[in-house]
Amino acid sequence: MAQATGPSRPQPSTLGDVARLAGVSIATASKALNGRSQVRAETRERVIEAAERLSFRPNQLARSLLAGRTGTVGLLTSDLEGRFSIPILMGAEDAFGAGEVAVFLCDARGDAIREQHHVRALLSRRVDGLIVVGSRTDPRPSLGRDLPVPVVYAYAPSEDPADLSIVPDSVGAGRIAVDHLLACGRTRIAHITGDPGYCAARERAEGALAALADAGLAPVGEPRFGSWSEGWGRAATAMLLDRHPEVDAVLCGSDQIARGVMDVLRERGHRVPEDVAVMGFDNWKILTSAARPPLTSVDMNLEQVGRAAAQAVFAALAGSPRSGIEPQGCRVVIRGSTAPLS
Amino acid sequence: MAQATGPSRPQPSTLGDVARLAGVSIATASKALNGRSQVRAETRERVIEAAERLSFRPNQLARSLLAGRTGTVGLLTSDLEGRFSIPILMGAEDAFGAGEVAVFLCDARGDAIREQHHVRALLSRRVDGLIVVGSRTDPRPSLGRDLPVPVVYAYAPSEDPADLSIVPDSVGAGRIAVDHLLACGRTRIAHITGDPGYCAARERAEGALAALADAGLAPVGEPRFGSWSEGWGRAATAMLLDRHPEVDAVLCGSDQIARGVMDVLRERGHRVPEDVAVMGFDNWKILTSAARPPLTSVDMNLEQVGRAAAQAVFAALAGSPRSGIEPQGCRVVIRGSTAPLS
DNA sequence: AAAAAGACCGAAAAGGCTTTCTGGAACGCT
DNA sequence: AGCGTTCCAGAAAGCCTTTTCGGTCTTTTT
Repeated sequence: MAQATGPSRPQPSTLGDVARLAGVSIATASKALNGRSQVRAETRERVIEAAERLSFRPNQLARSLLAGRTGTVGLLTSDLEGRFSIPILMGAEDAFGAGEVAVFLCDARGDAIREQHHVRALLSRRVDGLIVVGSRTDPRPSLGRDLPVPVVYAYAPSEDPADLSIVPDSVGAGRIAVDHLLACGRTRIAHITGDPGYCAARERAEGALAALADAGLAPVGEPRFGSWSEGWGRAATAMLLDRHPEVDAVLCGSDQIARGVMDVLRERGHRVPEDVAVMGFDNWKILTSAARPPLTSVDMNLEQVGRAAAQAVFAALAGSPRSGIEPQGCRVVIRGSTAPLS
Repeated sequence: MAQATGPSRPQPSTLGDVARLAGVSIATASKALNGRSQVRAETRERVIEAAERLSFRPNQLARSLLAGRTGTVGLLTSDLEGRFSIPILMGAEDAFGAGEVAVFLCDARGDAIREQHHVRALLSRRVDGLIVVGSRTDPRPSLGRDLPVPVVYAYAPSEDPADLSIVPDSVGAGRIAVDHLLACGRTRIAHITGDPGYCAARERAEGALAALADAGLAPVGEPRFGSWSEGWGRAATAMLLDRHPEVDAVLCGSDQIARGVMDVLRERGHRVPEDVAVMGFDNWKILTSAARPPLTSVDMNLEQVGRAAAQAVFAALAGSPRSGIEPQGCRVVIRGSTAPLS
């Protein structure tokens, strides 16, 4: 019953149709359209015109079946709504999109079973490669070593060092954040950050402390771990100001935390950035640009991560697989919340 | 040169391999694995075991080529980073994912040329259908009527009424927002909203005014159009309070605006929700849950839009195409920023 | 003028699978 | 014993394209 008589869609024409209309064989039509040389110019002309008349588009399925390569890649993400998957996805789309590669998007919803299911489905569709995007920077289980296609892990590295993982350089991010604050002349720097269960929180703190140590400084108080929320930013700032009113900069583990921090600073009469400079991480524009003043933040260059992952898939396909963890540099985006001490 | 000698990937086994191992013909193997009836139970057993030993996965390309249907759908979005595409994308992935459908994701970056390019690429991959996701609710040009597959427009409707568009009911959203404020006993309601160039702003305002009129009320001042930013929310609120200090509720055109509104209300000593109730639109959790107090907001049910779009593609595929604009209901998510007047 | 060399086109195979059709064997019946 | 059934398995066609190889036909060379 399914086959109701809809507006009978014009079904795509085949190479055979083109050949018939041009009065040549299928083989010749193929050669003409693909720029092969064994075709007379006049014949080629005729075939091309016929193809246009029929608006012929070669069936990629048939092509792929023959070639053994499909020009498709599977993108396996774990949280679409997360703000990390999306830029990576964009970067990958970007790197692929220019060429002739299409991306299959699958969301495993953080479920290993569903992930396996998707991997199988993608493999049976004969994707040429796989990119696995995590939702946090903590290591995740490998898909295994014996897959028939190259796999690249993005954002969340694989636990297996034999796999290739492209991740943001969180330690470096912490360093350059502190370096920027130091360059602004700040020396009494506190660090308020998120959930210590997150690798990102620990590594950023590690980088920040290292940069401080390199400058012969110690942080104002210990780094304060909590949660990734504005509420925590407010609470931690209240405590911080009570105990260390001399602070002249707060490095926040995320932009959300930074907004909470700035709210309390303002309420308590501290000027940003004149009295206290504030920085965040992630450079989430909806938060940074709406803050008062706009928030300086460390951008994780996630699109770059996505692009690099896509390029790594290409490289592996071309016979140069890599392995290990490849951190990508981050960058400070300077806005109004940090400025030199005057 | 590309073919460097990598770790020679195990190449997938074919039905022929399975048949040989099981000692039957390819045809029999196919029938055995697909549950066709003309196979002796014992033979089927043997084939299945062989398939498992070889971890055989049927090549979907070959299958699709034969069947004329690929079980793939193209998802054409215009702004991946926008917060509207993503939930829709999730809804669609959701509706499809359960079954045997895979989604090709393409981002046209708002460029018509690139969009055409993607459409062609998707068609040559023989997708079974297309979902076009816009980045705002304003009508967009149609892809045309003579495509070989069904097309469904999501969020942004097509300009051509012969197409099928699934959109959030913005007018209805305005109505239910005001209804909720009325239910809270508010009667002096102002509306501060975004860019009047956006359909969403105009329609939400229209719905809000209609609901007020139904209750025999008029808004406090005219709706104030501006931009979708916290800054505008702050500025508009300052003007509003100067001119109409009696206001007891502010309906904001977006959650961002609402946050700006709430900031100024608090700074001026108005309590939310006791003195003034505040509502937003979009239910963007990062903003609503971090607000003080958490912000009541109208959720556009975008995942529902995505699901409905996916189902519409199925329906069209099954021979029941629809057309016109199908608005999907929205819903109020009540949080701390609205409460009954006491 | 005959032979060699191109130039151009088409037949056919391949890629992996599904499906229809044919045919052989085993069975029950008159 | 002969006939018609039923049950299973295999051969082959088909999906659409690319590519190899062989074959015509025209042109050049000796």
